[in-house]
Amino acid sequence: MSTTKKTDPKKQEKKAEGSQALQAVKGMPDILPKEEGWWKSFRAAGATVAELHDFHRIETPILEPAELFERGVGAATDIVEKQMYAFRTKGGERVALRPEGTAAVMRAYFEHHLGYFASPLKAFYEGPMFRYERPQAGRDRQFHQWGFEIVGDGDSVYDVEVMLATLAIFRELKFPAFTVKINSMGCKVCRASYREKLKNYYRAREKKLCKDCARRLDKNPFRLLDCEEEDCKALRGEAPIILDYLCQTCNAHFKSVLELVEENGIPYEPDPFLVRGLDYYNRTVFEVWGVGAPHALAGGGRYDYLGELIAGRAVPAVGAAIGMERSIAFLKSATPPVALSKERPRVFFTAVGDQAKRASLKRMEELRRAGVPVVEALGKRSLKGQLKVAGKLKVPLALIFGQKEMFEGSIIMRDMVTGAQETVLLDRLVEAVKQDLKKKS
RNA sequence: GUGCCUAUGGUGUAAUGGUUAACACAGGAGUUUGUGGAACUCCUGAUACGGGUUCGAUUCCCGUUAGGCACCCCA
Repeated sequence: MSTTKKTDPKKQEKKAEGSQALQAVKGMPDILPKEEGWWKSFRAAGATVAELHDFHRIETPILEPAELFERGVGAATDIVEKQMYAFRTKGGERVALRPEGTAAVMRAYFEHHLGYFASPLKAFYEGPMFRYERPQAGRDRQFHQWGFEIVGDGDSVYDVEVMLATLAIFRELKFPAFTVKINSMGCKVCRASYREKLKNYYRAREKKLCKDCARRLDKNPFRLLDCEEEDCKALRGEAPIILDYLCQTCNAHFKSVLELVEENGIPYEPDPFLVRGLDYYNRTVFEVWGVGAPHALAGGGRYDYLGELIAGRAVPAVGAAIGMERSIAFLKSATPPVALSKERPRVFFTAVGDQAKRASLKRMEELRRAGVPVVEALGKRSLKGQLKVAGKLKVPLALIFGQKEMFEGSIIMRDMVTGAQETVLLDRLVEAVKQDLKKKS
């Protein structure tokens, strides 16, 4: 029996309140204010790229019919089978938190006849996705993706356009180094025949396979290609690769994609073992890897069959999604750290004395209405304390408003770098501040 | 979902089966009445949660929770 513990007044107090501290749901992290800069930069880069490439925002709900993903992504895929947040609503509908964005875009495409408005449709989306997995670095249960989709055209130029848009975001963010892994998964016809070839190859060598591979040989033979076990790796060397089994049209498409990739100076490496975990992909598949990053930062490919799966109508389409958390983590880990766009200069407002403090809200509001970001620490009594905060925040210009100034109808402008001060009339404040900040930016 | 590892103030670390759990940074107050960055003083603040072993647990054991790593999978 722990007597000290139970008589500890502090602990008893905590217990008495009966409030167990609540935590965020596992794998669903808070994104805190200190992260704002990174996310802002990412979104700004995305918006710029979207505009330059003529992609337009589409926002679909976080909740969709569970069936959308079962049909689209594939009921047998891990994403749907094991990782999907699916549940029934009070009304009995089976819905799911979206595990990815593409299927919903296609759903909207059919539902709103978006094909009539543009051919092809070029859309982008951004938002949280949900997968029930064991959290790990770079893998959360709620995470954010930025995606580009081009729906309605099967031309290989669009495969590459999607890659270019994706990479443009990375370039805009000044990513240190990245490379694109590319492969083709063929079409229904040639993929199926390759699958058989692959199965036959491995079945003949089944005894040498690791336990996992033996198990997934029938269900998902493509996966054997990226097994890390030594024996399996050795077998891979002799294994048939899909490129040798592509049908003529798939082969021509792939060749064309590679040529365009080359011509556009995209850093790439063909990877015959690249396979994607979603059923709807065909032909081009690719992943963007930050050099030295532990995971792919973005992934995508062509999905000409998705329309058929969810709406019974084949519409060629291609897309990619960027993992935002992963990309931001990679940016942070880059050495030297990537400098992001700097904030526009702000002004720090200090007030001394109750009357001045009361009057200062109005003054700050004037500045803000004129488009000047204003920072303050009015909760602190002393001017010293307030200026200390200004210094810490590296605000270039401080305003000092005390009793004296209030009665004079003036205010002091202090340059926080040089320490130079000048007194201006309140009537001229907005103008003077704007002018000064302009000089400083 | 499986296996392994981890858990001390806001952050980064220290220590111990036994007085009051230490240090740095951050935060707060102050060092002449209205002027930041330095220095100094003081203050706030922690053994994740729940059990067990023990005279005594922050330390040892178990469970839970969270995080990390690998698998699985993927952005």
